[in-house]
Amino acid sequence: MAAPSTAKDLRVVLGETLFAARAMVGWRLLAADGSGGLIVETEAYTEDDPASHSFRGPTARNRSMFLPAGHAYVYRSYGVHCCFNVVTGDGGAGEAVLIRAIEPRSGIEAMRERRGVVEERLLCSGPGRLTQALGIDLSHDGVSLLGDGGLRLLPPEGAVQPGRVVATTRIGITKGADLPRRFVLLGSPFLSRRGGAKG
DNA sequence: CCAGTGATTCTCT
DNA sequence: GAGAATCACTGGC
Repeated sequence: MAAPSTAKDLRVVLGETLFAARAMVGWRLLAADGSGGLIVETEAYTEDDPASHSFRGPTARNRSMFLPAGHAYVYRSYGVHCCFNVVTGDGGAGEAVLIRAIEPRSGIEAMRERRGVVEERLLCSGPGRLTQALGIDLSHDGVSLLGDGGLRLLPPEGAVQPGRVVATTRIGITKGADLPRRFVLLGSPFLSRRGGAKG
């Protein structure tokens, strides 16, 4: 399929979670103030996945995971950080893609201030870091990402080179830990951890 | 490597 | 309801 551009195109891509998790590497995530950058690391969480927050059905925390694809699921992690997901899958399946790292491209000074960190490589290289950098918090839980304002998910400006995205196992989970459901831009210095090739 | 951190969820009354 | 375990993390040794 051609590069997605319309909101309808984006919803088609987001309808299949594992495909979307890989495809979204190279897409852009922008905050309301225009700060943000390129997604370089994602993780897929499907409805049959014991590691997914939705595995045991809807709860107060995870209810926005069951919204239509293209909405945000934001939750508090370890009582401290917020983590940001793009809801995916058809028909409110309870699937989502965790955005784990982005490559800063715009609004870098604003992100530095929100993070209290200068080094660019440390601004958005982790799920808790990038939400702090973009000012994402629980008020963004359940919002649409395909609109014109606020938090926006946008298709890539240029084609991602084939073969540049590789799958690895996910970070920080105990269940489903062997599944290759983390997708990284190979060799990117902005990953939360070194991705791809072993060693 | 490990401590901090507190919401969320599970289990048992 | 209460107590306990768990936890999609970060930062500092």
